[in-house]
Amino acid sequence: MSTKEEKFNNYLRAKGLKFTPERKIILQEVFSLRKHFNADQLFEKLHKKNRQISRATVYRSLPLLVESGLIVETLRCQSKVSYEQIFGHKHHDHLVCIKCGRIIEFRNEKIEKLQEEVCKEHNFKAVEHRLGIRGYCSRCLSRANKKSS
Amino acid sequence: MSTKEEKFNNYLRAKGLKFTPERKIILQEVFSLRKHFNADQLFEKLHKKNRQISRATVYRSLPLLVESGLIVETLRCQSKVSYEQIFGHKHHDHLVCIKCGRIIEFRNEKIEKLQEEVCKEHNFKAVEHRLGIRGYCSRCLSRANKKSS
DNA sequence: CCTTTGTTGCGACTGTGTCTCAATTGCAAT
DNA sequence: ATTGCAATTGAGACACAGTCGCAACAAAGG
Ligand SMILES: [Mn+2]
Ligand SMILES: [Mn+2]
Ligand SMILES: [Zn+2]
Ligand SMILES: [Zn+2]
Repeated sequence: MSTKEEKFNNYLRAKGLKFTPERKIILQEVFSLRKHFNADQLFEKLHKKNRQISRATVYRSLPLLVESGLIVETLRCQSKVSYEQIFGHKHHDHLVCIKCGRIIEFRNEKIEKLQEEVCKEHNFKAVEHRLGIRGYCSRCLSRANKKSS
Repeated sequence: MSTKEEKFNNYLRAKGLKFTPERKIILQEVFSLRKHFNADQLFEKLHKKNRQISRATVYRSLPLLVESGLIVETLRCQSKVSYEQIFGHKHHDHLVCIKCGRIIEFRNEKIEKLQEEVCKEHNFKAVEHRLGIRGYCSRCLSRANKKSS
């Protein structure tokens, strides 16, 4: 279980599904994309590269990639579900600039630990979590300062 | 600025908007509803009570209530935006059971503080944040245990 | 009373995401 | 290699939350 292809294949086989050429291409493309992407961005990218894969197939494949543990659903940007790779990346949370859209990733062990404690207190078995902090990034703040001075 | 009516009215006036009868009714209904609700639930409730308020008006009013600081957009449950009151309630985060849908609210000061630190490190000015932990609640876990024994 | 500006309801529209279905493919057993 | 069969695909229709355009309406001020 070292490469992403193997991992995806194993997942599919275990569920009686097939590692089709379409799924192979989608897998490749997902991992050549920038970190945060959504279904239609992926579809567009494939379309431009003349890989004839239907929109339905793209939409159908993403949940499989999530289930197999290769990608994860992250933020919802303006009503679109956004994904990012987790194979080879470790978990992190996000700061999202509501002015320029910049996404800053961070990881804070203490917060992660405290979440575990909260779950224990409530006898809750966590599967995943998402922490998103929305506000203004440093660039947007300094630009705002320059203007007002 | 004590009652929610005053707060909403102040917000509206300040923006040159009006505290219309429809908005008054919507405000009342929002605060008589259970904590987490979405736009169409609110519309249905009003409809059943024979308050003739159009769907568009409901959808147009919710962002105003958010802007005025009376409610907040929380989780997105199955592609629907979900809101909850914050006037008279303090901020908290959520444990969401992916089996039964139960929502458990919690507040952890340490996590809140650590988030502030993270923001400071990145020169990020937070406006709001959302932490949602998805998993299995105590009830669903104990039911699963009973079955397997 | 008249004008201005915001508001409402209605229904048409948009955009994500899902589903149906006939045709095709992959795969394993003959 | 051939067959049988479930899984898969593409195309387009569909579902549905949310938005928009517009004409009629209401509040407020002169
Ligand atoms: Mn990320
Ligand atoms: Mn809550
Ligand atoms: Zn920014
Ligand atoms: Zn539960």
